[in-house]
Amino acid sequence: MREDIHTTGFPALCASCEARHRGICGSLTAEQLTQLAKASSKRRAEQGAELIGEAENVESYANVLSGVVKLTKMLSDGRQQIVGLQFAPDFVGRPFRTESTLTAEAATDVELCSFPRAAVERMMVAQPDLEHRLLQQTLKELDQARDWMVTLGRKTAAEKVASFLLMIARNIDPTMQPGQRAVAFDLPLSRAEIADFLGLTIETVSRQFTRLRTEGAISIEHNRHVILDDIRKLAASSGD
Amino acid sequence: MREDIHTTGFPALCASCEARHRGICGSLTAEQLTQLAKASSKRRAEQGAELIGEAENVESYANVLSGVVKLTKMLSDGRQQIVGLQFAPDFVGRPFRTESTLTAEAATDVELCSFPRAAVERMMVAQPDLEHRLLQQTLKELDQARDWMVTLGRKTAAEKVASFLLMIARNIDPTMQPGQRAVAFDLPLSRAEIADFLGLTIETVSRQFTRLRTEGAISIEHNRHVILDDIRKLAASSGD
DNA sequence: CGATTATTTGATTTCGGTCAAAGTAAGTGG
DNA sequence: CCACTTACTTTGACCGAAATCAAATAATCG
Repeated sequence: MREDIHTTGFPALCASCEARHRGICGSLTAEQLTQLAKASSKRRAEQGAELIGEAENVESYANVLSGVVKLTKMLSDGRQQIVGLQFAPDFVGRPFRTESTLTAEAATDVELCSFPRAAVERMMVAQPDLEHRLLQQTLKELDQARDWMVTLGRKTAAEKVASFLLMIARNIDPTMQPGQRAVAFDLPLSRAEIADFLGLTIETVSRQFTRLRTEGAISIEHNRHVILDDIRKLAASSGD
Repeated sequence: MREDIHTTGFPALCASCEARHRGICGSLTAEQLTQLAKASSKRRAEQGAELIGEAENVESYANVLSGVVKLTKMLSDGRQQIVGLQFAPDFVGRPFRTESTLTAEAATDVELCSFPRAAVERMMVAQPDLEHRLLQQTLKELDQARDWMVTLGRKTAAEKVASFLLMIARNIDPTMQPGQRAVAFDLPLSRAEIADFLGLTIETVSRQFTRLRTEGAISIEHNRHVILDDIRKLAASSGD
């Protein structure tokens, strides 16, 4: 076996993985990646599957390879709030805590690359750069959470829905600009989930969609497929 | 000079500092602490002073030594939302970003231990444990932000105010339990700030305080001084 | 003590919630 | 392929919690 296979090659599992570049695995050497890959497994979960339950013991972490994972919290009487959406190549899991403080659920069908908790924690000690990536990811999530706090606390229903559509669209196409032509995508969430994300009811979300449709800002096909026809108008009515 | 002064002694500045134990400085060796202390300075800021402005260049980080720092975000039309409160010995600053995405302001008179950005970043490379502490702090803030998203999105005005009082009280006395006797403290925020924290108006906050007072759950003296007379009742009406 | 600012209280309005029903899409099995 | 079920979404009528508008009262400070 040639030497450079050891140093430059990396596991087949990782070859086409986004996390290898933009995610936390980018901090690992080929050797470390090989080691981690040995303990990790690619798995699928279908829409609605619960990945981690609130107050459950966490025994593994995962990277999202495709699809969307929603993070939710629930009050004792059943009121629910989505507190985060994880897209590829985001990391899912709460380091340094055995017990989860939220529920992670597959919002769409998802592919995950799952690692045992112990393997990640071992590697974190050996490779400070991994912890650095994790810090970057956590800071990104904190920024997003704080942006969303403004939306939840201070925006009207109309602004919340517009902000939501723009946020999803920006995740599909990060280069999206106010002036550009229409952007189309499938919503990863049902109306009920959008309501739980925005702190609204299903009915209010639906009415706001109808209003945006009437005003020509968006079109909707088959409930889930949305076309943002007028991104500028949408941005103007998003509040910030 | 004796050898053990180098290894066990630490700067006078740090002697009584909480951050030395519970904050990020706990990750540093006596030598590193001495080095960082050389570049850092203890400073005061009085109530209302802006510590970092939104979109401003960040040239320093700081530990809160006493008092409360509020982190706010503002929409273009002036609506404001408080997205975080930092108590001693919390760290204030957004690593790896030169531009701040929020405003940090002294909610009360505060004492800060301020370090130049470059010094912290240099030390972060040399001492992975510092980055570890920073990750812990960031994860704590993320957990808090997500808890607060539930409050903002799904709780009623009454529940929001009760949750706020309990959150502040728990910061004064972390051991606080539902059954215990009254807890008293000075609110670090005005009614207007509490409203900006809870996504409410001043009037609604005031009315909820009045209601809690009428029900015997709390007493208020001189506007700012609050006594939680019935913590159990307060907890029961906080929603979670 | 007067002036200024913060807080409370009251009257009224409004946005979003609730309750109810109708419409739509997607799947299932005959 | 089509009736039938089931789940999701939209629409309508009405209600209520919190916002807004407007004073009055209390606290703070020079």
